[in-house]
Amino acid sequence: MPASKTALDPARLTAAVERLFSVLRHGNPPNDISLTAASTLRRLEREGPRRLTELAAAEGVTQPAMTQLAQRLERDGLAERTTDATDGRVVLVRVTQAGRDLLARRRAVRAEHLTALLRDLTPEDEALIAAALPALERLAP
Amino acid sequence: MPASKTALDPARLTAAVERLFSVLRHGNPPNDISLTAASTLRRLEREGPRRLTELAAAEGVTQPAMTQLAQRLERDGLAERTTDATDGRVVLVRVTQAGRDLLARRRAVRAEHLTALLRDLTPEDEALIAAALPALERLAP
DNA sequence: TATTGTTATACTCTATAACTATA
DNA sequence: TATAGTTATAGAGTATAACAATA
Repeated sequence: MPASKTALDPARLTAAVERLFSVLRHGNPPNDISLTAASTLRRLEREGPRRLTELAAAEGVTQPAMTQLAQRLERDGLAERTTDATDGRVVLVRVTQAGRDLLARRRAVRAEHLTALLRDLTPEDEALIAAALPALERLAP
Repeated sequence: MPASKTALDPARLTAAVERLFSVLRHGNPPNDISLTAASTLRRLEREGPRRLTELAAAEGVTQPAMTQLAQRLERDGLAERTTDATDGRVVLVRVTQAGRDLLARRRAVRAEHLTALLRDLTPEDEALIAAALPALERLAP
């Protein structure tokens, strides 16, 4: 049974993703950090210490924006900035334990919120989403 | 065959939605309006003219924030503000044709971007996502 | 001279507190 | 007095342009 006619409407999927994101976002803890801040911390946790330029490119922001974000993260104790021993120009950013703790707390809150949403769904709907999850992950790796 | 064990990991779904949203967002047209601005315009298009207080509550921002957003939208020609005839305190906001045009353009760009992403997916993956789409819509109505 | 990062400046977007106008 | 909205002020977050330090 070839899936030649999938009838997946991009506009509909886009709208669903946006609404889902919005719902998840409103379930955030108060005084939550920004999207870019969270994404940068996650990246540092996942990939280890990284350079400013590298982070700016990866997060799709300018170098000055990343400079300031790193300064805020450092001020809030979520990340540290060190200089590279072999190249005096380079600034390395790394996540602190407090940063890791914040990410863990954030994940727990969001998971709880999503779990509450899932309770209103039928087991069939939940199974369909579970089945599509790997495909969604491949769509945005 | 009851779906009692769906094994849907909330953290994984949250992460997938966030990454997907981020990817979709980076495919936005340059000088794109903000999340709240877009959401507010969509609401006005969908529900018709609304009051400031109502919009602020619906979008999850404060009244002053919505006042300023409405002023920016008006300045940019995307919305209009009128006073209610029966209650002099009330400000009604409505989307303009330029606002509708912008929403349509935005949808087209995003759909194109998503379509490009979908080209890298197998038909099976696309079918799985298509099958889960109604469930995702029910998850965040 | 090229690369890495910072500083200067300006704008959007948001919040809280204080205010004005209408009911 | 209560409600609807605005203004004042402060801070996060972003961009571009100009700058400093290192290679």
